[in-house]
Amino acid sequence: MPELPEVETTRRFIEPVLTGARLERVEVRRPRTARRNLRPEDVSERLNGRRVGAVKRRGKFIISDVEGDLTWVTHLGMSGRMQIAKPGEVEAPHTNAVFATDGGVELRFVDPRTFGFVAVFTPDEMSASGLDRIGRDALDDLPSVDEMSAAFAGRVPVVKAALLDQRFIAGLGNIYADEVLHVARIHPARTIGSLDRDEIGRIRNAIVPVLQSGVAHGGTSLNDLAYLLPDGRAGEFLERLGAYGREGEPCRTCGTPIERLVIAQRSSHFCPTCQHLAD
DNA sequence: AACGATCCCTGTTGGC
DNA sequence: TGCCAACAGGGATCGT
Repeated sequence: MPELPEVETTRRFIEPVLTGARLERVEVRRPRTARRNLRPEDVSERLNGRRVGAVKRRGKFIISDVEGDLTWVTHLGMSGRMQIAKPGEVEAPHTNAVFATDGGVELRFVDPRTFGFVAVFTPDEMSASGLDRIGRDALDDLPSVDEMSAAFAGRVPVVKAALLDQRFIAGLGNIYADEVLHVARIHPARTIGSLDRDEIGRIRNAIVPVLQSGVAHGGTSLNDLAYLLPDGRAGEFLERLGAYGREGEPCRTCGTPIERLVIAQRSSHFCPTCQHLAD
């Protein structure tokens, strides 16, 4: 599932293809993919013929500057990926949008479950979209322990839900939230108000190394359907996961079988020994 | 206001 | 073997 490391890996691949390039042909094949625009056809009409500037990322959003004061926003959702192809190459199923550049490259947005989207916003639309209210980036702009302590104080939600909430820290999804809590030795069902400063520090200090490791290995590819790198390769972080998807397998630290519980409406994987619930 | 629950979508998986 | 319900999940939205 695309989370920050998968999105950042994707961004690094498409940046050299897009930055400075002119979009010569933009097609949205599936209207739902452009649903964040008032008119789905705005995506192709606004991008066609325009030059792309910087390709940035915030949380799980890829945000590109486009000439004409436009912002091109891409979210991979849960099954989306960007594919770098040459015109004429056979298209993968569920190629929901195509962006052809003057560099002779086609960027293809493939997204079977259509939770992802592409959008092109004017400055006013960008403000109205709420995308600028997304939280601090988990990799580039992580809040300090003091800031996290202040934000967590007296709050009710379980820590797993808090880490998934993109309004505070943006970029963690279900896989990396489980990995962070495993490294930090915190049970996912702990309420954030119950965490002491040392525990919040352990969580805070696990986030960047876990995400950096994910980026270094090209992200996590769970199966054939899921995320692939833009060149078609699979990410290799799967084999390095310590908790996610390892139910029944031994904890790499203590050997206790990893357990799975549904917490905050998401399957959560943890070591009952390293991540005990009681203090 | 805060927070939990529900929905969207479709390929894959597991049970019978 | 074949069928079908359950499952996966990010984020918007709804209800309490």
